[in-house]
Amino acid sequence: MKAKSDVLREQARKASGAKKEGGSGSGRLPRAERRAQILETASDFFAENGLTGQTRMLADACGVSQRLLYRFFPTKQDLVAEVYKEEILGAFKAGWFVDLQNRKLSAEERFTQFYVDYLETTLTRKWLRLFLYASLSDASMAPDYITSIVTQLLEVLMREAAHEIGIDLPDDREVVHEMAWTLHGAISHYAIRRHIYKASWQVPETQVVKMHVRMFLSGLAAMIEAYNAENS
Amino acid sequence: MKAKSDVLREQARKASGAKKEGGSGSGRLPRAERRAQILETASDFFAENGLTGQTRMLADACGVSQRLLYRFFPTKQDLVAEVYKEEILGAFKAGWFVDLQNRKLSAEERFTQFYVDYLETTLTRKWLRLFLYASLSDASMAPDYITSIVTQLLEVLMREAAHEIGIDLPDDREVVHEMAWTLHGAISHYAIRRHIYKASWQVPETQVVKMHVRMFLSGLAAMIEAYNAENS
DNA sequence: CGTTAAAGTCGTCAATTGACGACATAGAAA
DNA sequence: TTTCTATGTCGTCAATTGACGACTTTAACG
Repeated sequence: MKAKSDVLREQARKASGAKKEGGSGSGRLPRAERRAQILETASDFFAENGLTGQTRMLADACGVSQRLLYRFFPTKQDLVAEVYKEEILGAFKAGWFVDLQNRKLSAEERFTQFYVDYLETTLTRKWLRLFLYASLSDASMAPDYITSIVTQLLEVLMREAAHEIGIDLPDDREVVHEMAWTLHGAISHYAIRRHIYKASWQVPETQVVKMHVRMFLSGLAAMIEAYNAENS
Repeated sequence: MKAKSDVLREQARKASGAKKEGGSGSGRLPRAERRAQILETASDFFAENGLTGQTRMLADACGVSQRLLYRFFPTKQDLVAEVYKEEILGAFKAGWFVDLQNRKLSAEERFTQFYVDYLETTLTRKWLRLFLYASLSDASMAPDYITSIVTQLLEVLMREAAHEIGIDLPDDREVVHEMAWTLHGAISHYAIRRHIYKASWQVPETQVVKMHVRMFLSGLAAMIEAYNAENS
């Protein structure tokens, strides 16, 4: 009888390494390439198995001995941290900020285009799972960077929306951010529903994005006016 | 030098068991009570440490020997499943559906009251962490029950909102659900931000809920009309 | 062909971890 | 007080798991 872990490790190997040659890794590689290949495999592996996934299974998925991992990363933590840096922090496009402020297009068009792209590029199954696993493990790995980027995004969204509608924003930036989260949070949660909760999704993605954007742009004025009325 | 795990286990004991007597559990208990106490402690424990948290540390948190856990639950999986059933599935109030349909109050009042309560009762740190850990681990433990409840909730929300505004809902139920998620998802994501991402929150909770509800009620008509226009 | 540094593997260690048999003890009933 | 059963603990086993020293293999270079 095989040990349980051996079976699992073979599954891991088949699941990823079974493309080149007979089945093993892919011959001998120069240091940088092997490192890149390990990181790529590791990002998928940790996304699926959590940050507590075992090094032996990861090694099998890479088609490589477990010992080799430690030739590149001194500890498992270092490997995980590197995956996080590459996959999580590297998933934002600078161009988004430019396109979002291109007033030749309507805000609705810009927001829709942005969120369709954002869903495809960043709010993927892999990104979300890694981000959630990292957020749940107390060791909050550098969330400041993401916080900073998202905050910028929220402010751009609100500035552009307010300009289009022709209304002034409240002075309290925290309130402005919270208003933008009305849109950004709803779409983020849509992605979580699809990728993490495995909800069935019949309605096409583009249509969903359009719904959210239109709802936001139609309701924003009323929301701001209500806020101003209560804080005058 | 102490082993690393011993230090951690003592922390676990202090963190929860340090209320009665000198420090140990709480004397000998009848079977049902001990079982309940273990489940209560376990829900906090797994919420904080993930479903992979170790039985020895949990036992210390309970102020009880590790062996005793296996007198109540044949395997760790059974224990986790029981925690999930109690904490996740038991967090919904039937009264919500009644109150949400009480048309003596405005929809805005009802929705606001409901979501303030929902945030306090269900979307807690503990509930969210357990739910996310369970959702991430492939073993999707009976998500059907939750799906069913939330779907009912979405339909009530849309029915009441449409009645208040005086507008007909689209026939496609999937689309109607997706529209309701605009509100429900945004508030769920607000809870995730606060409890999981540890975002700073300056704006008081009630105000946030009011913002979301008002945004939803103000934008709903436009969203439905846009949908009808595109699908005629 | 021979040398040699880098790439890669084998085997193992110590700590961890789920599970459980054997034993101890409190407290209610006789 | 004695008995007896449910409550509870001790110690241990086998599998797992991060880490690493010692060793082998490949291929670029002279």
